[in-house]
This record gives sequence, structure tokens and C-alpha cells, in this order.
Amino acid sequence: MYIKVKTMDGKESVMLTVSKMSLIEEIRRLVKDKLNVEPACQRLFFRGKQMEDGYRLIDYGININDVVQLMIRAAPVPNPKVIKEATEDQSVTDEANDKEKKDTNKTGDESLTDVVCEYYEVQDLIDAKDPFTSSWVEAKIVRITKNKDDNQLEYHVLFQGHEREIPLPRTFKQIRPRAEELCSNQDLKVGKMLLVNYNMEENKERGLWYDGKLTKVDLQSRTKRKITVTLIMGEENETEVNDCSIFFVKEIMKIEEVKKRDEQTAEETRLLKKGPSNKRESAPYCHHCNDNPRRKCKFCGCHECGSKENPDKQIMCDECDLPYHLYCLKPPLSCMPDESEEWYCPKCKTDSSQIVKAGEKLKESKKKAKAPSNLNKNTTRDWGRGMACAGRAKECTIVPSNHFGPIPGVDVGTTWRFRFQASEAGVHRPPVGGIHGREKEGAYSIVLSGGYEDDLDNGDSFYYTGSGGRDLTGNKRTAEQSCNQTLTRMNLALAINCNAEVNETDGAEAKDWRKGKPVRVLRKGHADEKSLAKGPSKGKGKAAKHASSYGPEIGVRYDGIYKIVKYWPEKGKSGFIVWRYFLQRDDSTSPVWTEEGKKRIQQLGLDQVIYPEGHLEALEAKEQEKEKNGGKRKSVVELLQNKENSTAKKAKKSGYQLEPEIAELIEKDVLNRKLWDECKESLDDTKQKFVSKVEERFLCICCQEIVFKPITTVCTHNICLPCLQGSFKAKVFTCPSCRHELGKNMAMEPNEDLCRALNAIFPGYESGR
DNA sequence: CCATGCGCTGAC
DNA sequence: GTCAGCGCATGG
Repeated sequence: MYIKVKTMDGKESVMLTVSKMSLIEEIRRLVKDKLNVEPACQRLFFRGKQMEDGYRLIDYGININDVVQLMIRAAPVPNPKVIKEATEDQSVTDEANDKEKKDTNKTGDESLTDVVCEYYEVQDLIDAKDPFTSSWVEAKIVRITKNKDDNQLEYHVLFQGHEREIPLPRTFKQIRPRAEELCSNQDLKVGKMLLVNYNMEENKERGLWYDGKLTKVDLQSRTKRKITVTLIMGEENETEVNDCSIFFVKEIMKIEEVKKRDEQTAEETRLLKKGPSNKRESAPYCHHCNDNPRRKCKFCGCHECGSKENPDKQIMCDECDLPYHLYCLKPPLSCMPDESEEWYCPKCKTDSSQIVKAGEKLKESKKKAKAPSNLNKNTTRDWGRGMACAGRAKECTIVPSNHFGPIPGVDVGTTWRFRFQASEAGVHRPPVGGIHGREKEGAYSIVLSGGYEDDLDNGDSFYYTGSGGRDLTGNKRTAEQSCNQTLTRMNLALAINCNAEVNETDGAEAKDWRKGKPVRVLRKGHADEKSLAKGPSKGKGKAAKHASSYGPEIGVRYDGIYKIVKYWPEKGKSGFIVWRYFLQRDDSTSPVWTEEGKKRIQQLGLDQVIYPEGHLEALEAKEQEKEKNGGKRKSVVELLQNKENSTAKKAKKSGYQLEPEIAELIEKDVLNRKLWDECKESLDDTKQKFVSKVEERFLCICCQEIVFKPITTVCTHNICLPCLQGSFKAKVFTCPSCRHELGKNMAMEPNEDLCRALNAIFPGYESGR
């Protein structure tokens, strides 16, 4: 499998071919090879966790195409004690240390005694380094003590705007008087250290406040300064991020000098007591509600009810950091668990044991300990590399998993390379099983893949064999038929779909087969990239024994809705009883093997197999590696592309164009013209690309799903009506996206035009809401 | 918790 | 060409 490693500034990015079992040390070696960063200078982060040597990618829950952030530190962090001695430019620190030594003599062995400091007093308003972001945040000193281990003074500070937090100890170097003065052009000299606002992810958006050393200054134009800095980060300033271009150039501030109290001017003392006259603006702590205290928010307020009330009754998940009211939990918690105890929210509970915080030791997960690969030590094969064992990266939430019928937004003829992608799309969820269903409800989808000798495929109808009756000991996923199948589990689920009373002994035939429950049917191909690239292998050839000629060459394809006409038990070719099913197509869309269907999928751009993001690039990289080592060979990807080109020429392939009906509906939604235009940029490609763009652009900021009964605001944002209604108690409505004031008596009329357009693109998506 | 399974790949 | 055997999602 492959992952991406990106530098913090987003300027460099490499694709690494790795295994889930790869050690972090190995990743560092690969990063060294590709980006030339010494392993000791690499800090690797995944989902906010720092990755430590000795662990494997799987320990951090990494999956295919995940992105690991690389922070480059200037040099390995030496022992803190050494820093103290080696620091020359911080004479104040030394003085402070001297002072501390004197204090030690006086106070003797008392450890956490409140002490007096020559520089600061309790209640002083200062800037302090936030250990989580290593940015400078406005804070207040609430206590000054001495650390018994190294005799350093500790300043306990409360960060402004985070009332819930307990005071945090900071060292002398981690606090300083608040910045007050804006820089004039004269102040902007290369080499100077200043306080700048910078956003690590999006450098044109508001971010946090960091120290930055000016590296490039361009004051040519009057209105726009161009400033580039090296950001100084980390608790001990040990990390540098080069070439950060500052967007908020008018807000660059001077760093205040640290002075003893008796050497301060009156103005400097005022600054410590009263704080600066203007508050500097940081990125909002919560992007979902922009920190509006009156607004309900499921991200910074209770994740169940959204309310920010009773912060003392809110518990934070130790994994995802989302807060929950004790009383909103199901079942509710009567009191706050002990500090030392870890607590995980319902969503994180299951896999919490696999995740570690930066620097923390990993807990051995039960699941992993029991995993066959862990028990069977005599195997040398590394299973973590391929797609065989890849998990899903996304999950379909447009409809629930027990949804019957088509998936809104997925067209007949859509073809994916791997089964797990069909799972991501919600069309067929199990990663291996051929039938998806429930014993009491029926079957939702099946895959025809030629694994059963008795199956016969006529396209419009086919015979299908149930599951079971195989000995799967030895951790197998399939095997020879070795005993009779029973009408239980998935076999029973399929039987329920048939429009007839369930009969466990003889089977049944539908009275009116069209009235049965719909089954989504997928067909699987038998080729892989190599056999495909090699050329005209004419159908199956050596591939899967019983593959259908109606199936795709490669990958797995959604072929539409079928119904169960009849089912019965039968002695199969193996000699054991198997349950057999006869299905008939009942779908208004013409199937892809007809001329009409072929035309259709071409128009929709569905004749291209959908690959997982980054997969083809990774394949190519692998080929190139091989080429370097061995003789020259045309890469599989190249061959594939050649083949595609030739078929394209033949068919004069055009990418997806909007169906006229949809285009017309979109045209009518004038309020959202800009958003639709952005979506239209994804045309000329596959329909899937367009659909996912629409999904992204019309996501409700509150519930993170496609907007339902959408209210289109004057500021052209779309929010679900229920979400908007649920989010206000204030007198004036504001837009949850941009805080634009919407007035006191907002008309709560859903945008019908948008409704119609979305319904055309995601037929029936509203029924799930 | 446990059992099930029409995938997928590298090793042989 | 054949085949052992893995993680993962799902239902029960």
C-alpha cells in the first residue's frame, strides 16, 4: 500500500510504498531517501499523534492514501539542562536562574511553595506558549511556584478564552509580556524576530500567533508588503519551518522585551496589568461555530445535544477530544470518572486501544494480540502491503446500511477497481462476502464473481448460489463445498426478498416477482492490470473459472436492481445441498451490455474504472522502481493508458456532461449559481467526480451531510432548515458559516430549486432523513 | 463478544 | 499457474 508524507508548509509531498506493518524507523529511512531529511530531524504526525520509533503504522491506524505530516526540526533536541548552559542570548534567563538559586537557599526543601519573581507578578497579563499548538496565546498568571526537581520557576497560567481549562505550568522562556505594538516598515528588517499570524494548513486564512524570523521583506508596493519568515515552533523553540509567507502583513507585531519589575517603564507595567489596548485576532478555536458562545455546536459543545451549557458536566473523550454532557450519554454517567481513568466516547470506544498520544506508550490492543499474524510467528509474509487487507477510508452515510434499492448518486454501470470501493460507496458493504443482508429483513445487495460452479448468467437474469457449506478453518475466506448449506443467515435474507412465504424445506416461487424486495446486483471482472495491459486476451482466458461474460473485464460494476423469482435447495456439482436463487432484472436503466446502455455509460463517463485515490500513481512509482533495478519494460500503467487511448479513439470518448434535465434544474437555482459553477468545473470527467463535488459543496456546516430542506442565506451558504432552527436562541439569526447577520425575522423557506436539483442528482436522498 | 465471508497478493 | 492465508466489515 502507499501513504503520503507532506511537509508542514504543504510544499513538498512524497508517495511512499509501505506496509501497515512498517516500523516508524523504516518510514524515516524512506523520508530520508526521498526528501533528504535526517531521521533525527523528522517529527512525524498522524491525526495529531506524534509517531514514535518502535511502533508500526498499523498501531496508529493508518490506511491507504493517508497523509502523514512531516515537521522538520533544526537539530535533534539536546538535553534541556545543556540548553540552559549553552544559551548565550538569554542572559535574563540566567539571571532568573541565579535568583532561583538564592531562593532555594532560603526556602530549603519545601517543594511547591509560592515564590516571588523579579519579573512577573500573579495576575499579570502575559503571552504564553500553548503546548498543544506551540503558538503564543494571551494568558494570565495565576500562581508562581518553584519546581522541586530543577529549581526552575514555574508560572501557572490560564489561557484566555478557555475557561474550562486548569492552569498550566510554563517556564520563564515560555511566557513574556503581551505584544502590543504593530510593526512599521522600519521595523521590518531581515533577521528580525517578530510575532506573526500564520495558518499551517491554509496560509491565506487566519491562524495562530508564532514567532517568525524575517527572511524576505518586500516593501515595494505601498499597500501590500510581502513578508516571508522562518517560523520558530515547539516548546523549546527547537523546530523551524522555513519559507512561510505571511498573509496578515498589517498585523505583524513587535515582541516585547522582558524586564525586571523595577526596571520597567510605567507603560510597560501598565501593559502587564491591563493588557494591550487592542486584542489580536486568532483563528477561531472552533471552525464550526466560530466560537459563538450562544450557538449550539456539536464540536465545541456537547457532541450529543450541541449545547455549551454546564461545562463542568461535560466530559472529553480521550481519543477524539469531543465533549459530552454526562447526562446526554446513553446510558448517562452519574459522575465524572476519576482523572487517572481514561474515558472514550461511544464512537471511539471500540478502537481506542490502538491509538496513542504523542510520546505515550502504546497499549497492546486485544484485537491485535489475538490477530492470526500475531500468533503465527513462523510466517514471514508481510500482509500489510496490498489491497487484499485494505480497509475502507470512507463510509457511505447518505443512506443507512440496511437500505433497499439504489444508492442515491450511484449510477448503473459505475465500475470500481476493488471491492472495498464499492463498500465505500454503500453499494455493497461487506469487504468479502457475496451477499449483504439481514436474516429478518432481507438482502440488500449481492456480487456475482464466478466463484460458484453452478451459477449461470444470462445478463437480464441469472442463477445464484447461497453461502455456507464450506469449511473455513485455517482463517480462510472461501473453500470447497464440504457440507450442506442451510436456509439461514444470508441465504435466509435472500429468501425473504422473494415475494412468497418463506419455505425452509422446498423453497418458493414469487407470486408476483416484481413485488419482491429489490437487490442491488454487482458483477465482478476477472482480469487485473497486467493481463489487461497485455492486450486482447478475449474474455476470460485463464482467469476465474466460472466468470460471466456479462461481467466487466476488470473491477466490480453496479448493474442495477434485480428481484428474486424463485429459490430452492438442490444437490450441487459438489454433491452437497446448496440453495439456489433465480433473479430477474427489474430496472428502468438499460444494462451496460446493450447498445443503449453502452451509449449511456459513455455519456456519463462511467466507462472508466474508478481507482482508489493515488493508486495509479503508486503503481507507476513501483514500476519505475523496478525499471531502475531491472531491465527496461513498459510500465503497466503506460500500457493501460495506451489501451485506454486506443479504445478512446475508437469510441471517441467524451467525459461526463450534465443530463439536460439536471442542467435545467441547476440553471433554475440562481441563488447558488456560484456554487454550481464550481461544481461544473468537475465536468468532462467521470460523473462520480462531479457528484462528489456536489456532495462537498452542498454539505451542511452543522450536520456535515448533504443539505436537507436547505435554507440558502443571502451570504450564499446552505444550511438544513432543522439545523438552522436548532442552532439559535438568540434574537438575531446569523449564518453558521460566516456569522453574517440574517435579520430578526428570517423567512424559513427552503430553497425549492436547490431541493429539486439535489434530488435529481441524489434521487431519494431525503428519504433517509 | 463471536462467526462468517464470491478479495487479494506474494510466494512457490 | 496455483494457493495459503491475512484484515476488515458485518450480522447475530
